[in-house]
Amino acid sequence: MAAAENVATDGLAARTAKIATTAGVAEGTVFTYFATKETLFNALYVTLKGEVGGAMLAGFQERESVLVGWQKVWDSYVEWGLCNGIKRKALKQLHVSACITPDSRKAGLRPTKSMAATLLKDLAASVQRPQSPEFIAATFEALVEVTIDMIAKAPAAQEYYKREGFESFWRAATR
Amino acid sequence: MAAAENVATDGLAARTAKIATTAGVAEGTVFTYFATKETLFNALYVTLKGEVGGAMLAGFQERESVLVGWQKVWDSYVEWGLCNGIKRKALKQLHVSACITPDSRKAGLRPTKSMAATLLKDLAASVQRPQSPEFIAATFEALVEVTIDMIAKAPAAQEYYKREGFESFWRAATR
Amino acid sequence: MAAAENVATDGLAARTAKIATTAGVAEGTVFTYFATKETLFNALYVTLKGEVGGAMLAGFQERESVLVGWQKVWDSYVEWGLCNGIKRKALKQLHVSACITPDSRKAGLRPTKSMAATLLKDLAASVQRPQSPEFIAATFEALVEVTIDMIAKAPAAQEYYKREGFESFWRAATR
Amino acid sequence: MAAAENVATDGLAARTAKIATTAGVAEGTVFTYFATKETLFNALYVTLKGEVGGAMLAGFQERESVLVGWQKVWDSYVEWGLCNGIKRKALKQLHVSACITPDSRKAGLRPTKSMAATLLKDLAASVQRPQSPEFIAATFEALVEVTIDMIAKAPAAQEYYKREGFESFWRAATR
DNA sequence: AATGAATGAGTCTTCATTCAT
DNA sequence: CATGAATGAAGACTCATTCAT
Repeated sequence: MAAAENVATDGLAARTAKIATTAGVAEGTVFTYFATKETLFNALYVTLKGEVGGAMLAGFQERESVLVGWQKVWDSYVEWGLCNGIKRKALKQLHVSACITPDSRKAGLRPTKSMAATLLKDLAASVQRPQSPEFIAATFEALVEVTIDMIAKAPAAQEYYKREGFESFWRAATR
Repeated sequence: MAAAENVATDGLAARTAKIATTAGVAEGTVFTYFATKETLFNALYVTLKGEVGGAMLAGFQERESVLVGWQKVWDSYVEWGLCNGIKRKALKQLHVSACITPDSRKAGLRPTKSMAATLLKDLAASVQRPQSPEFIAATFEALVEVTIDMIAKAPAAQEYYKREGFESFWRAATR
Repeated sequence: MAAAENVATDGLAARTAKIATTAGVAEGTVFTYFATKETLFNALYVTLKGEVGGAMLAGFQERESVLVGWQKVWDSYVEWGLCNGIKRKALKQLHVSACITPDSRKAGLRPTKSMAATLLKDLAASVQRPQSPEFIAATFEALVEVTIDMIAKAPAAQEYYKREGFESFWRAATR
Repeated sequence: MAAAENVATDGLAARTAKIATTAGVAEGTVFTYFATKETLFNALYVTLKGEVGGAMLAGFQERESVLVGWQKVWDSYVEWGLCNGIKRKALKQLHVSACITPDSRKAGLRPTKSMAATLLKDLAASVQRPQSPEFIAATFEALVEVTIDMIAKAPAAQEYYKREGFESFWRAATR
């Protein structure tokens, strides 16, 4: 969605008129599709979550083992983030925003729900004294984001950080 | 600063009139102290960064070894975060906001600059093949935040997550 | 333009909300057409200058001789001033105001530029030791304004002052 | 009065805080002497009118004949205007302003009232078919102002315009 | 009498939203 | 359905004025 660009730059303050222009439609047309600006933002949030989720799922299909599954998903996330800087920035803004409803947050998780369950179950089965799934999931997300930020600042070190980042996560998660 | 409360709830959309009321002064009085709303937010950002920084520094004084130094700082951060939920939320909002200037961001780091340098140097000296300081610092911050979020959701598990979180970080950082 | 009424009464202090009401539109609509209040005032200035200029030009077309040319222009100015008391007052306020840009002032002179040149050239050609054109032009304007003020205070004496005023100007200008 | 400077620059929009600073006193002190901003402006108006009036009166004392009387007054006005550009500009702004009360306008004329009466009576006595005193007075004022403006733009031509201006006025007024 | 911080009414301007075309 | 001019509620900011010191 074209709105991502504006949200990335201006956050919630992105003006509907500008969003409309970016999307190549007239000012009023936005409201043919979204009742309010908040509706638009919620839809954008769910869409973007769907995009990252889709990328991760694609990587997830190719898994061969537990560790490789996590790694494929990690790599897919990192690559999506690097190729979609603007969308990622928009998503970050939306994520902290109060205007995203609980329903949208739940909807945002839906695409990856079963994948996440599988990954976490498999991980728990393969380590001793596993940590709580929520904690692992949150750790995963936090560290991928850190990794993408590092690579964004030093693109030459992409492969290094992608690997290093994942290994850090794996150590953190598996003890 | 009283504005934290409003920023925590409403982000950048916090109304100056409301901030004034919260602070117990008249609407116009806000502008006796801050030229613009953005100035106020930048000042708030630096102040809050100073608070977390101060808390961490206090812990840092008590260190005995490298590991214990990191742990004291970790614990201080977590405790500050738990005791200052509103300020922490405000800080999160400000951190992602475009209205915080590079100068303010730099000023925000100032209080902990030398502590951070010491911690990172000591860590690098005590492990083999240390990771980049930036990566370690970012990992630290990301994982404390995750930890605080976990505890906020399950206060009973405070001690568990505080320990578990730090150990995750330590494994991630030390390889 | 409807704003003239408000400017005549309140000068630069005329409130945009009131101007909008006078114009029969909503408060915000003003800013669809003029980016700022100052833009509006500048546009009003140029428009009003155009109106007086147009009136003078109409009189100028009917000239037969140098003296009659000046007289027709004088009469047109006086009549416009008498019929458009409010616009004239607004113009006076705008004229002394610091918010009218040099560009607008230049634009205000444009409509009468060539007429003024012709009148001044013809006058210079028909008298001995002519005075400087700027001085004559300024004298003209000053004395028409005095004349209009006199007539406004004593409407019965309109014809008397219109004639008397012009003759005073003519004596002043021709020596 | 120090306020003249601010009024010259900013007109009625001159801020009381700035006026206070210019006058070298504290913000609130202004209101020890003037109940309101309008009161201050009215007082300033009367004071400034008194100053020009005083200058003209000084010239008036030295008169020897009717014509010379007018000329001395003219010269005094022109010189005051040239030496007091800022005060003159302030006076112009105040003159067109709606906040100057009829009382203040009357008070402004007081110092020169009897002088004006004498000059006008003498003029009327020495010419045939004299014009109305109001018209002559207004013509005088309008043309001195034009003259001062001309000299301000071309200071080298001071003596020329002072003479030329007065002669224009004299021709205009005496027919 | 002087100060200047505090006040809050007032104003410009923005922008999500509507609706006639 | 699309358009974009018009709307008007909302909000940041200004500044004359007050008043405790």
